[in-house]
Amino acid sequence: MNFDILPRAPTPIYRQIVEQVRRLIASGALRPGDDLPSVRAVALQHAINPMTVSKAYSLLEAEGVLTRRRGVGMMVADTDPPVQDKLALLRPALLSATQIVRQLNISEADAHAVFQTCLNEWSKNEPDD
Amino acid sequence: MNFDILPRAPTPIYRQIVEQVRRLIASGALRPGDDLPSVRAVALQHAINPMTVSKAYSLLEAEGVLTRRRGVGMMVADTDPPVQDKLALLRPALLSATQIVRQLNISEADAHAVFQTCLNEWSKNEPDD
Amino acid sequence: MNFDILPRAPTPIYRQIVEQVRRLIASGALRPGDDLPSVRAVALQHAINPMTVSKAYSLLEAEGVLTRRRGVGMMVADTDPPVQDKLALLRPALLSATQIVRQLNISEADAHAVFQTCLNEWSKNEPDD
Amino acid sequence: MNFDILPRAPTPIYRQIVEQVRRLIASGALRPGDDLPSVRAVALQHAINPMTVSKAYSLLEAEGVLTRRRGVGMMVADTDPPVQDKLALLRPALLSATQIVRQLNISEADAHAVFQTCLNEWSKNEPDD
DNA sequence: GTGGTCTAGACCACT
DNA sequence: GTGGTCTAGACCACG
Repeated sequence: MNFDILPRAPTPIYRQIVEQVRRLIASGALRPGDDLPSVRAVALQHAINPMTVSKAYSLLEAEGVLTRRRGVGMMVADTDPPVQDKLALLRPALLSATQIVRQLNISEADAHAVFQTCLNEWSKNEPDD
Repeated sequence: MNFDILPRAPTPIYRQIVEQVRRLIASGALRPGDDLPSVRAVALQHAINPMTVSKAYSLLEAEGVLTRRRGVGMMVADTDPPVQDKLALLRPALLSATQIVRQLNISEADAHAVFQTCLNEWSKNEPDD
Repeated sequence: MNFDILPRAPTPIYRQIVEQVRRLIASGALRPGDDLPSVRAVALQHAINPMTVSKAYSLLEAEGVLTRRRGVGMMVADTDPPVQDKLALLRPALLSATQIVRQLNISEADAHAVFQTCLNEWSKNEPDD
Repeated sequence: MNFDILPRAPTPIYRQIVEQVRRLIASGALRPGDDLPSVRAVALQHAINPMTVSKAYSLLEAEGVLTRRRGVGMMVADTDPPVQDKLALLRPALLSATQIVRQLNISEADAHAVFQTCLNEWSKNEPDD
């Protein structure tokens, strides 16, 4: 279980973790009851501060996504969360892209073409991460 | 000339302005020599701090995109613009969407479908704003 | 606007702040749109770390109780939160007291008597804080 | 002899056990010489770590409340118990409830009414557990 | 001025 | 071993 952490990205580290955990759960890679890597482990692996990881986990716990088991660690909550739709998690990003398409007056065909280019590039760069 | 300002969005207000001006120029909606709305007008209309608008304009001026005419206001610089490729301005947004597609393990077909949904919605909501 | 902070209490400082803000809102002492004291002000006044206050405010923001206005400060959200019932906020504390009453096999009359004693003492100690 | 263990409650498990033993003795449900359930039995029944139960028993032994009989188990100490006043054990819970009453500006009548509601509910839910 | 983020390190509590 | 809390201090971003 690896997180993709980009320390220099504009979005804060703790938020990168929060979002990735949400996606890992939505994609089925993490299932209710699964353990999460320990705060210290994640911190060591990515050379970041444990508090940063802890902050991410705490937020997810407050959200009901994770459950804290004292002295043991964090696990994916096995409760009744709305089983986030994968596609719903994708929409916000594409909506903001849509705003740009409209403001630039780009044709829908061109927009889809650029999107496909991005999709192709990604599979090149990260064949099986 | 209206800006779309969402004060509660994650991207800061001044940056929303900067990016929209760039897009308006790239799309041809703003052409060299055109006037921009005054700092005061924008600030009033969107109930934001004039300094925020001013900061955005100053950044664009430093970039050479806008020209300040003392006592008159800002206008689009008439140096031939960097000929920003419209599609290039769209790529970053679609790249970040691509990351999400990959992490959620969504098929490319589904991704394009969601994108199309967003494009359709936008034209419904904002036919001519 | 003063918080009652007891740094040596078993409940963490940030949580004391969270709960007091909730109660101040429920009691009507804080109303939608009201400003909260700045992180730095609270930190200075009680000689605690700004991050501790910030953590409390952030949690309340995530909960939708507070709204962050960038560069300005925090205010009480003016949204539609369920307008927490004052009595509902009191119940958990009295429920845990009830557990003790039952386990000690104390009569209801005695329980109410002890409760009244506590209520009387409090008004002595803090006549008008 | 059952303990009420709520692993997800804010008060740690070992402390829940310590306090319940104290109350059972104060209420007369446990009398000097009585056996306590074995560490293993409690741990199994509530699916908690045996070390947690052991820690609770050890604390009570150090306090002189329990006596360890090697190879047999723990029993209630027969030194005359500190004659803990039952009502004194109840006060802390009601004092913290009082703080909330005052901060929410709830009338004493309402406070007693809510308390009575809790007392009624408890007798409904757990008539003889 | 406002809050946000991160670090380094200490100490505590729980299992 | 686990996570939680707090501190002190630095730096950033926003208005």
